Amino acid sequence: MTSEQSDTRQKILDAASELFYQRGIQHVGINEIIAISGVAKRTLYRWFHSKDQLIEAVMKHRAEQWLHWFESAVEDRGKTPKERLLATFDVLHSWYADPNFRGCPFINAVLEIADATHPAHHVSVNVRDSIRQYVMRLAAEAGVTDPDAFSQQYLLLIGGASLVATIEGTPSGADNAKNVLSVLIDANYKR
Amino acid sequence: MTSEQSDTRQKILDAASELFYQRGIQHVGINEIIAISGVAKRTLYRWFHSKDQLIEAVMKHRAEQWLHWFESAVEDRGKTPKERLLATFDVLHSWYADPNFRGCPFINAVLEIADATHPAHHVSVNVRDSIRQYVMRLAAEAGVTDPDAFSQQYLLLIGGASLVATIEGTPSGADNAKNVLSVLIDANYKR
DNA sequence: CTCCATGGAGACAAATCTGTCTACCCCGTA
DNA sequence: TACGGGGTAGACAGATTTGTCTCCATGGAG
Repeated sequence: MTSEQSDTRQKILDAASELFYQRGIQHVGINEIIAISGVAKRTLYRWFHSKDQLIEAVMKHRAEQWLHWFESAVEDRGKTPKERLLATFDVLHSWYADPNFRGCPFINAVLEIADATHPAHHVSVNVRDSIRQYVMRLAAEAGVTDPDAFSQQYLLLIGGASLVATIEGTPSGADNAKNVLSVLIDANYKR
Repeated sequence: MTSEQSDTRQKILDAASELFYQRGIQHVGINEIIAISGVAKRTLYRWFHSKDQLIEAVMKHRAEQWLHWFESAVEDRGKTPKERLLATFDVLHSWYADPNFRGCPFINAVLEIADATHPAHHVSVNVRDSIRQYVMRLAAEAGVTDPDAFSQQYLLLIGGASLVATIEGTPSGADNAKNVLSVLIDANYKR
């Protein structure tokens, strides 16, 4: 896994990433990607054997980026574990409110590609699991009684909030989720 | 709005509905729909001007069916409003556990069709609103302090549970959602 | 100087897919 | 009996998409 990837490869990845996200993976053709990235079709196919492989690479790249962004944004906003748990939905709120927000790319990918065996599906499952483990760790540090169950409840909230943002087009789901979360945390202390 | 629709039209609608759901709207061609429904292409286009119009009709039909099924299943399982609120997630659990379950068709439609102006998008928004109003009514009857806020929190849970069922492939999200819901109901009484 | 890997430009094959059009059939009814 | 609405069958136009292939340019290594 050479960390020193080609510049051309990166240009393709960036263009594809942006196009896939803004307009939907299925609705973006190879021709468009090469037009935006300013790369020849022959070149694209030298780096990626097929569109599916390109999709996979884009999603893996996005997953790394996103998780890093999310966790560091959360750590900037909260000091104690409990603060950080609640801050996650402030971070998400700002994401949902961004004018370029077009839904959670990982949820989008799963539902846009019906096939559950597609590599992009696994990437999304992994992202969800990474989030769950991160939350579980915070919950354990915060002294929540059952961090595992708590983290699964958390996944409901983040999924629900993302869906509201995508379908209704409003970040308000994040606020509601934050309220529910604080109720859940309280309920898991005094028991 | 003649309720006495043609038999042929209904056959097309049924075949399209099933195919769209099982394999994804975008991945089903007109030719497949006419093959399954045993109808000539000319006939399909006499009843539906375009594929988009067929999609719209299918989604509207599914929305009616689903809401009716959901509400009556809930009313079968619970007597009091509070019981019914909790029973919603038992009903959803049985839905998610069905071997033919392929995700919530309304969420699928929105994310599969990137275009937010597509009629199918509106259908999905309407379904969510119908659910919200139904829950809000139950919550009011159950004596919850703020039924409106409660119903929005509920939407998070049902969305989250559906997502878990679709992505992870397990109905367990419904159980977690039910637990969260009961915590929420309690929190909204004593305040 | 000569390879050869990397890249650009774009024609082209092959497969889809939507929607139209022709030609014909059946059946109830005026 | 003649007509017209609804139906079947399927060829076909037109557009689009992925992936291959040819031809050419450049620039660094041996």
